[in-house]
Amino acid sequence: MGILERKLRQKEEVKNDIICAAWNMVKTEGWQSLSIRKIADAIEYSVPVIYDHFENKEAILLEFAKKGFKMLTTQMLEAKDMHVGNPAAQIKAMADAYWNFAINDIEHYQLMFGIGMACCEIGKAMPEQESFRDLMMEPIEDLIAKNKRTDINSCLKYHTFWSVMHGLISIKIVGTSSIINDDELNKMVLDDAISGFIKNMS
Amino acid sequence: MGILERKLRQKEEVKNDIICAAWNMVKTEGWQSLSIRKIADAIEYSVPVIYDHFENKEAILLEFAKKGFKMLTTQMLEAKDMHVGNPAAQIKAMADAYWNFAINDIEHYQLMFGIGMACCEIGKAMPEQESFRDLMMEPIEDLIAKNKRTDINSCLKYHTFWSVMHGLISIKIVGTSSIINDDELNKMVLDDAISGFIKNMS
DNA sequence: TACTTTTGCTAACACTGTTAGGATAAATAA
DNA sequence: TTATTTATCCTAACAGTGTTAGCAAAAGTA
Repeated sequence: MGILERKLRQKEEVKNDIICAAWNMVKTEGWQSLSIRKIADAIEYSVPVIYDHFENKEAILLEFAKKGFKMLTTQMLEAKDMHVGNPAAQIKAMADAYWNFAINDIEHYQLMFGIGMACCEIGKAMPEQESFRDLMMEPIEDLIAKNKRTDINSCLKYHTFWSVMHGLISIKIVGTSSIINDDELNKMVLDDAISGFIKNMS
Repeated sequence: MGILERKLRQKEEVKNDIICAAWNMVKTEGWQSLSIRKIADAIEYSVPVIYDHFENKEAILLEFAKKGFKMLTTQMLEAKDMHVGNPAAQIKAMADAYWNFAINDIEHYQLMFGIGMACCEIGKAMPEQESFRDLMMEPIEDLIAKNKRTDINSCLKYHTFWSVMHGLISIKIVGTSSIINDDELNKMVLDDAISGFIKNMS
């Protein structure tokens, strides 16, 4: 009896509709104006149906946050794989990938790190965040090993790297001033910071 | 007739009560649970009275954001004045001041840069923000001049500095993981990043 | 056909920011 | 002192928000 399977498939479809509707709203109107009632309207179901698929609103946000971390990790892994054996180039490429992800997918990035919005407890998205850290730490450790700099703490360097990246992006996202939104300058800052970061490890 | 003056004074007192009540709530329960109704309850007035003193909720937030920028600027100016003639030491001291302000006054910092909350349009707090930039740019320009590095763009370096600082802090504030909240490591990252930043300008 | 389960709705609860309109108190004018 | 105006302040509502209890109808099973 494939009835059960059809039902499961249909249920999954509704869940997918919820996610799609939510994402469309976020993309056009921002996280601020995402509401359960509007989602229900968009999928042409009543409000409680949404609670059959998600425990609460936060669970919907968490879904997007997890997806965001996966996308970021994938894109950074791609960048890394293009420069095997050259950790410095890997770091540079991964910084660019990070930057591009954040700029092209501001809504995901905003949610993942709670920029200008009440974010879900991103601690719950931790597994995804950890794989990002592991990925980023590898070329840093490689570079340290390559330069025989046993005095350098890789964990510390990873945090520094992340801080520059995240600071630059979140200032850009939250800021409205013309200076801050000069993407050419921002790219220069990024390049300068990362090249300085690499130089300090050689 | 001092009646008018007394009335103005009393009105100012109520406004002050609103600010105090709001701040107490934020300090004990966070920005998330600050509401007009709770403020009204705390000051023992009805809700609309608050709208006699503030146009809306955002105006209350803006008040705190401005105050935050003033406090930050004051504390950084103090740090700067303790190392006149030594731009590198000034930068280091100002970084520490920035860090200390953010850590001891998380609520102000959160609001000023919209970390984990829907912030007011901080563009409106711009005058206060500009004086912060001017203050921070001076020692950077001094250091560049001192080291005769005419190839270095001070504006770019200022952004780099700010990005590291802000990134480090906002990751710490939004994060819940144990690693991220290891203040000793964070301080090490800060020191390392700033010393690298200074080294790159010599 | 009768019973059970699933599905999805209406309507409510407890909140939020914001405002219209009226009542009371205070200051001024007759 | 009384009447009138003005400032003060509150009640009650509007339009939202997330969330859930409870019921009606549809679908599947005995």
